[in-house]
Amino acid sequence: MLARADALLARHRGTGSARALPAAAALLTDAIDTSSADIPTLTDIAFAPALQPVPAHVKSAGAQAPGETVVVSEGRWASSPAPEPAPPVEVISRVQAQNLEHTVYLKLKQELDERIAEVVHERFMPEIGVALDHALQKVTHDLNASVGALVRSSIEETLQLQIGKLRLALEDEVRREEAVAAIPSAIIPAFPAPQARPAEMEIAKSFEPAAIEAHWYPVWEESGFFRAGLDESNPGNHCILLPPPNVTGTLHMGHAFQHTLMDALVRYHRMRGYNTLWQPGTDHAGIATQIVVERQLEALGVSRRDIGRAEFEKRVWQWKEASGSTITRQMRRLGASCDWSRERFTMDEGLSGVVTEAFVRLHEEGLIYRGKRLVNWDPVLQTAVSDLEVESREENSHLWYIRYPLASGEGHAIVATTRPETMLGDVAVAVNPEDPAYKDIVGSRVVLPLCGRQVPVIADDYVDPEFGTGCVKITPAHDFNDYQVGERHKLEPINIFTLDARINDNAPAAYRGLDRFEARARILADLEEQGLLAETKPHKLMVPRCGRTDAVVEPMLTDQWFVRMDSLARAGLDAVARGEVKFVPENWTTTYNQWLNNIQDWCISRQLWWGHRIPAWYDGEGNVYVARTRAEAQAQHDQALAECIQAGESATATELRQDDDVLDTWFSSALWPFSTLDWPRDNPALRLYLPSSVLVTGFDIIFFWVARMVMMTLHFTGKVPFREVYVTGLVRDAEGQKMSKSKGNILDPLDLVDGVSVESLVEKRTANLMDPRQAESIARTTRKHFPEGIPAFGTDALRFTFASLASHGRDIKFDLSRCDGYRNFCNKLWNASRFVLMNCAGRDTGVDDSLAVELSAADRWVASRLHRAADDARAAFREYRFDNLARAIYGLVWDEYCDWYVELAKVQLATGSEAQQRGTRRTLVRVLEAILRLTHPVMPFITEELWQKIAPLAARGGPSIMLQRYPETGAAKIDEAAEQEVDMLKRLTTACRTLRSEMNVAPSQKLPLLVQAGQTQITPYVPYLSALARLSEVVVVAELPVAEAPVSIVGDCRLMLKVEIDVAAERARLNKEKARTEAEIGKSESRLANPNFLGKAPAPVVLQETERLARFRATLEQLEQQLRKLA
RNA sequence: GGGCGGUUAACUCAGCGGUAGAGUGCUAUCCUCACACGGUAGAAGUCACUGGUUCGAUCCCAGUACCGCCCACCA
Repeated sequence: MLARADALLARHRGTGSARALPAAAALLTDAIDTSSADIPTLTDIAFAPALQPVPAHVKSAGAQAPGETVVVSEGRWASSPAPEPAPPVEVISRVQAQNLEHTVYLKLKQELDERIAEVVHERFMPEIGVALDHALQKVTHDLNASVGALVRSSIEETLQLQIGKLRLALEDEVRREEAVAAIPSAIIPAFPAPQARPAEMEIAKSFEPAAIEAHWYPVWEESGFFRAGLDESNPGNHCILLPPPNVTGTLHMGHAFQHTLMDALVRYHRMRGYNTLWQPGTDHAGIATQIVVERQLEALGVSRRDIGRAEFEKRVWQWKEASGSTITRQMRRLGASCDWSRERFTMDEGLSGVVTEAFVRLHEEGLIYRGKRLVNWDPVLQTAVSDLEVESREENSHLWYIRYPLASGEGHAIVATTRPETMLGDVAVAVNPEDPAYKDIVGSRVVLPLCGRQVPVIADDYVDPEFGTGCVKITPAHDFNDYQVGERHKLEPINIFTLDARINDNAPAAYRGLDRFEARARILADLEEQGLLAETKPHKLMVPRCGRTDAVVEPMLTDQWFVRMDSLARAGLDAVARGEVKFVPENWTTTYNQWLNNIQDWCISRQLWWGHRIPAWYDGEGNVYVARTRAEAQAQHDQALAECIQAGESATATELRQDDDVLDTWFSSALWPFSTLDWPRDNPALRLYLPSSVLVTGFDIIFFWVARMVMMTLHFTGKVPFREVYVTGLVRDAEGQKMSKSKGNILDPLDLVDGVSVESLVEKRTANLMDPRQAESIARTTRKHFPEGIPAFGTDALRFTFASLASHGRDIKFDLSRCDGYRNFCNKLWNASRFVLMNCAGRDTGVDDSLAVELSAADRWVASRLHRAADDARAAFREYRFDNLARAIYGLVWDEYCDWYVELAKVQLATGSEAQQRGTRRTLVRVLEAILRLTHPVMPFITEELWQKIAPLAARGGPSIMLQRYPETGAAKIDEAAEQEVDMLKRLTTACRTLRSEMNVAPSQKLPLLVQAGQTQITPYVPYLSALARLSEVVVVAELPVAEAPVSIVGDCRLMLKVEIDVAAERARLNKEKARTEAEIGKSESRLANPNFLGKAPAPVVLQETERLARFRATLEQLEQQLRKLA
């Protein structure tokens, strides 16, 4: 039993390996199932005869918070789960029989609490039971007074707590077990169990992404392809910091979008041979995470204060362990090529060390200070929050006009206020010095209603005579503006609120203990009754609420830690002004500058339990010692003490107590660019990857994070954290609404990858709503928008969609139909590859250079187009224009390679010479192979799968496409002549097809074509034209016959399709064409007739216009000729 | 109050001084041996409005209207 217990304890201390969990959990369950018989009752314990001495470590349990579960094992402390014991009714009654004095009772209670907690685990640790017995025995022996009903309830309370905690522990255990069971292995936790992939060379008729994704990601990761490049001789390096998501969070559309872009950038630079690092990690997200865990506790009827700080922290860590990998698993599903071996967590030992180091240094430099200031206070969480975490919303309220009688007894001043309850803390009434209405009363005193205090009437510019009555009450302790007025006039603030925003003892007795909202109602009623409420007007005002809890934020005078911002902000502004950090799009620079120019000191302390504890210690006299460790603080204290004694002052040594507060989450985030690179230790990664290349993020955290990283990184390392900041738009729903849980319009990116039924979608959207009443309407709109649920698009299609939507300076309305289109695109690429494999696998693809290869204009054309696309792609990456990247790829693959080249290649393969066929296969294969490399950064999975099959045909190959070079650009490969030739062919083909279509010729019917060519050499086009336009023959004639057949004009060629026509219809068609041409001619002529145009427009523009006119005129003539023939 | 965006085809968006483009949708037609998640052809726009600059404005400038966001905030 002991061994089992130790195993459990070891795990709870975090020393057990993840793999050991299921086994240990099984042990626990086992123990619970079978061992209820050997759980001792309290009776057994309290009156057991054992009399062994209490071990020293058991005594120290008194330092634990009441109700803390404590287990002793080998001198170490750890909380532990255990089953629920039966309530010890007999014990209570027997103890009750005793008589006990109050102080003694307290001592007993405390000890009992501890003992009861221990007893619960007694079956693991018999010796504890023994120690406990002894303690109880001793207590019983010492006491001869009885314990009253108080004791009974106290014991019951303790037991309840214990029971609650045990239930928690058990549930947690089960959850963890499930979570672990769901993870097949540590390295590939992200994908469903791999399905069988199609065998080599066999290729499915359509693209099925799931198996391919599940296969390739683990291969890449296990092969170490994501690892940071650390070659210091490599001149190129590219680093992206992952904005660390909340460790307990899940991936949302915004993440998926940004991660897609980051991954594309990293893969692109990796393929270009750069040293690359995509630094992943997660954030402990202080408030957010604490709230989640508190809610869990709440559901079980326990508060964090009940279980104590240490236990609470442990629970958060457990929650982190259990859910912390969710988001990284999801990232893997999206193909993120982060260097997972470098994954960091802001509360890691290393990063925590950096946090302490940074804090201490800033403090030493005088940039961190502690002081009593008015801060934004969340009375629900009971912590300070920073300005940025406060979100103001307009709400309907009232403006109340209150009479303040003059102390002289004659008349009164009327103040207008939106917060009457704060009047209890008024210290003055203020008017504008220029306001004639109040000139006389400045300097006199008024009587504060309900309080009876007299306060002065002061004059201050802050008061706007036009608003309200032009007379303002001044409450420095509860309003930021009033605080400043108070400082100017040396008025002592009167705080009237407790930390949970109830009226405190500084206020008249009648209001004490009232909640601020109750107090408002009571005060208004009382004022009304006394005839002091002059007027009530409806009024809209901005109510500040906490971004996390939605509680109305209260300005509160408290002791807090601050970072002095002026010098840091100036450095941050300078770095951007010098261009060391660039924003893309540029206009975000303005936002950044504006914020830094108006910045206030940053309140970094939070009265929370989850976060980096502030490295400051206090002695008994309240002196503060900021130090890296307790020992260092102790040394400072000792020295100060010695100095005092030396100076002949009296001083006593006291035990140091660490500051209870933790740091704002964003403090550690601000250090992310160098803390993740193991600063301050010099190492290759730090040398190579600071500054990083680009930060990809949304504008919403420019203030929270971007600006602070710039300031901190500059301060500590002298370098900027990143050279560019690419600010993406926000992903919104199809109606342009921000996606949020409460709106019920969230989409899980993985649902787009895997597909989801409408039922599960509704379930997901309506689960755990803050306001369950919304469930019905959310369900309704969801069913309306997704009547069929969402089909599986696959990761590549989703990524391509994100890329195509990533234009600059615009939010993204996420439109599912785009996914549809790009899923189809994947299929197109897949089938083009299938075609190439069918025609080239096992055939001569021109790998052997000694054999003759003949390349047609079509072959040269497609190669030329490929190089243009590669140019465009590189430009797109350079400018972060992923939409352009997507367009370039899409157009190349679909419009050029598939629609034209593959069709032309079919002709060449069917009719060409051996050398031509060889050239065709070579081109088919090589261009496709390059297309795959070109596309890989955006669509990693499908390109890898296809490349593995295609590359060998192009005499390439390797373990992965991601290690191949990105296609090179090269003006040499641009072939203008071939492009013109194919362009002509395309126009001829389209003209024929249009004629066919307009004449309603069945696709299966082949027709002869007569061509009257001008200068154009038509012969080379004939085979292609015949196939593409389904012609039975092409006859070149000197003059088209006078026949009743449709004619089309392309350049200097006239095409006649030999088909019987309706003369009237054909005339109508030609007339329509003629009208269009004449309109163009008209526009062109008037332009060219304008002397100003001829005189001022640049020559090439004039030339272009002249040529255009000539072309139209030629066409017009042909059309007229044809019309005459039909006459 | 200060600042930043947006307004282009039915929808979602590119273009940003010189012939209005894409995807989706729509119409017609075709299961032609890579692909019906497809082929072919087609219809569809006074580029919000008003002025200005210019030989020329969807594009530049100014203003108006509407939509959206950020910051600050008058009690």
